[in-house]
Amino acid sequence: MYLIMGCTAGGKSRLAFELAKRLDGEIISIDSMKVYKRMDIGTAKPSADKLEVVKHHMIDVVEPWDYFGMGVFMEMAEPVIDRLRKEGRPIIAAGGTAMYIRALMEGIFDGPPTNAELRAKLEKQASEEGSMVLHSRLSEVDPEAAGRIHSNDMKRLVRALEVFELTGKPISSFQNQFRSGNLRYPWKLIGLAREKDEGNRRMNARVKKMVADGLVDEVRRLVDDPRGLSDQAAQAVGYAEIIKYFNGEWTLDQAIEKIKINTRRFAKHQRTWYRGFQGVQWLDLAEDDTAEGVADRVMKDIINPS
RNA sequence: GGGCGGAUAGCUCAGUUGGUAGAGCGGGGGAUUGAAAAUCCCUGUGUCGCUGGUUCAAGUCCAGUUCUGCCCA
Repeated sequence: MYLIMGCTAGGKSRLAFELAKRLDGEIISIDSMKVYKRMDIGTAKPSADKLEVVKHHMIDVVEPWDYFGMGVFMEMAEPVIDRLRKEGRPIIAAGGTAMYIRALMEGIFDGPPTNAELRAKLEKQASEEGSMVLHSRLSEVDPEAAGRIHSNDMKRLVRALEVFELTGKPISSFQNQFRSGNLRYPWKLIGLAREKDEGNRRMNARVKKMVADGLVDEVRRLVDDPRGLSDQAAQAVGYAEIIKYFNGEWTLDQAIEKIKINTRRFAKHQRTWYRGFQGVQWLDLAEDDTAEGVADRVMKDIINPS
């Protein structure tokens, strides 16, 4: 079982593909946006012929208007992992959604899933009375979580209160998986690292290519569908900005520039997450490294280190 | 050539009646347990265009000068 992580546009998918071919394995995508059907260009999904050659899981599994989150991801991914392990097939998990990576590594707590009505109620209250109200309520029922969650961090306050209201127990009493240091499966963790300037060049080139490949038309098609996009899908880098262009908030050039900036931020965010992961074997990649070459290195140094 | 306005942080700009500068954006760092490509936190010394002058004290007033925008010839 191999788990490949790294910054966006760093070559994870291509390496996963090469390794899967060599090992005759299957790929599990760890990506919160590639799960959506018809969001292909902006999420840098593997090409249709690559999807033909190697079995990929967790790609195109929900509709763009569907809710998707970490809980759904784990519900769908864990049975696949269990089945492949039983069959003795190599698993190559690869992707850039760090929270899902952490979940695959250490598991998630056995607690209640999201509850839309409850969230709406809490959000409404927060917008009317301020997030401080939520924070002070959390302080009463779960001082530990309140100490960790900033009073402005609405999303975490809402989830913490949601768990409390649904179970009567503080979220901090559930949250014991992450940072446990125990891998749920015997993953070999592989990281792809690149120098920052080189990474930025690749990201800019990728954005340029996405636009040339028809990103704007792809987003147009998605928003033209009466069923629209779920909140999660509409947040994706490359989609959120083009939607603002459609709404007249930005010019196309501004939107494209914002996509580049937000891609860089995404990568920065990923770097911060990865720094906290233990036991990752990092490979420094250079501009002229090919996926085949990197796969050879991984086979020789990590998979079969004689 | 004449008139008016700009010139201050990488960018866009604030800077009150003179007391050696501050916002947004970008950049950097961090948190992160069912929204996570989300959300949140921390982080601002820069020849105040240049040269003189007035003043205890000038981004701020005065003179000159350079560049720049607009208007008039």
